[in-house]
Amino acid sequence: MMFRIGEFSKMAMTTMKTLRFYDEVGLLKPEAVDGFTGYRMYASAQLTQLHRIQALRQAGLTIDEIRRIVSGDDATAILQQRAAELTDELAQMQDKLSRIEFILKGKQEERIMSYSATVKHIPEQIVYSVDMVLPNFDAYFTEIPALGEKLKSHYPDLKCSTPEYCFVINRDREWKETDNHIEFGEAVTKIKPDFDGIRFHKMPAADVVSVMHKGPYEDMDAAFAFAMQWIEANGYQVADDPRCSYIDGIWNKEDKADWLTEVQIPLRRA
Amino acid sequence: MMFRIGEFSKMAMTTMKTLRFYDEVGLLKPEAVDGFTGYRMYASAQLTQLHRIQALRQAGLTIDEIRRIVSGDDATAILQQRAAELTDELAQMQDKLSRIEFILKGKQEERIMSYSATVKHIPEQIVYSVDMVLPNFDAYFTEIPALGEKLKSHYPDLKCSTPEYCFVINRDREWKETDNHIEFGEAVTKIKPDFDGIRFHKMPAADVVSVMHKGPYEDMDAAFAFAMQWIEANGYQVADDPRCSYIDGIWNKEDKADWLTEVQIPLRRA
DNA sequence: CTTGACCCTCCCTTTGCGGGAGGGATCAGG
DNA sequence: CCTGATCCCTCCCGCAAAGGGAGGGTCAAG
Repeated sequence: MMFRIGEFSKMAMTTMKTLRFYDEVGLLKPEAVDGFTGYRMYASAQLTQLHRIQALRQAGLTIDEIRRIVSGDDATAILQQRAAELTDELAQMQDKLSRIEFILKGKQEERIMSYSATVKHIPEQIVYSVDMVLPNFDAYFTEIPALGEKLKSHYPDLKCSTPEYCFVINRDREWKETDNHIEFGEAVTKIKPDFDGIRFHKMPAADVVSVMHKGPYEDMDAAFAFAMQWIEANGYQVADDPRCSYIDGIWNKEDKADWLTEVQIPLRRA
Repeated sequence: MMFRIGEFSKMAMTTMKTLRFYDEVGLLKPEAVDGFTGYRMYASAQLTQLHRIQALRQAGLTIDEIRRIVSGDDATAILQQRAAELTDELAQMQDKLSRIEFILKGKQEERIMSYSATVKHIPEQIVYSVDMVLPNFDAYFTEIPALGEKLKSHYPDLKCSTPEYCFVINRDREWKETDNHIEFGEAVTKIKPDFDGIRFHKMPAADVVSVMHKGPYEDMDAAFAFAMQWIEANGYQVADDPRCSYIDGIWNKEDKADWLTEVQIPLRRA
């Protein structure tokens, strides 16, 4: 008793397209193929095979995994691996859902929440950095250029990485208006000997949440606040002191409203 | 201040491929393109746009959804719809995981559990059916052919559907060895008037779990047991009396070991 | 003989890029 | 001025698992 593809497809509740595809990829070959017409003929025993394939497909296995199982590979190992991958994907979906819900909540509560947050991995980098205590925001504009001069005269061949990565890490335990203890740093191409408080070292890789802040530095606490809320709402924890990376500022944009800064907070899974 | 694609890609931690792709699909066009060389030039302000795109991508939105959002469509509606779809996918993944775990558990406990289960949707069908009480299995082989004869003489033009769907629904509350109360039925192409206990009606569509049983009918309780365990382990509930659909049997296979029967149990989500 | 149902192969489409070929542009060093 | 070494460009193919359709051959009934 043999069936043509149409009838077999109805018996198995599968499309003909799928059956032809399984034939093509060698997952389920028809029992016989008419040499003249090319018609595929299926035997009822193949219903059992197809049923097994469908069971594994419904369990989320790929065609290739199923092929390996039906040809005798260790099914347990394959299933366990797939289960692990599914668990992983599950976690990712929950992460995505949590992010969407955070955005929706933000839209609902406030109109002008134009920040958005991404997670990124920052690789290890060679940097120099200096600890300093700054009395106010304006001190940035005097201290940092001065530091640049000092470096250039001491190491004339020192080169910054491209793209530039110029950052300030806030080393205060809590928010302060004045006398901020910060660490200023910049990514460079080579390690040099330390001198005069300037330390050359490798900054370890980190996963951070990144929030773009457009506008003057005085408003940046809103970006920090947003990032902190995001971290909490999406099941992360702060893993280290927050940092700012400067992209546009006084050095290339006149208008404070055009300044662009990236707030980065290292994080880990809660 | 403009950047070429390589530097911009490093700043944003995105690949050049992705940037070109976003250009192509109109999601993020470079600020300028050199008319002669074709080089894409990005402005730092585009970092903000890209960052927003990345935030939405990490939240699981498709390119098209993001394009609609950045071009001013109602973000809330799009986000809610995506959240709904993600929730749905989440449920599917959990379903798959549960199925894999069931298979693994089966492999661990017993070696010879060669059954597999699929869920399928059986559409509405026109059938005739008869209630009967059978003293034992062998009665099938006398009662059912007799019924076929009776039908053929009463309605000579009656045709069975292709593919055939010939089933027995177990109407007993519990498992019985003898005197089974069953409903025998077969799918046909047209509704006819009832006669002599034979009722023509539409059998409603149903979602069932399907298990293939190969071998004699006496062993079929193992297939039922497997299906019931599967239903419980995967978070479903039995929604109606179980049925068997006969595929291969005495009428086309001599050896009982070649008989093929499909056990179907209607189910619903627990 | 024709009609409709059935089946075949071949090719294109989907998502979000990644890989690589083949070729031009730019820049530093010799 | 020549030569690499990067950088960048535009095609084109590949992925997973089919779905859709074109163009054409086969089969059974009226």
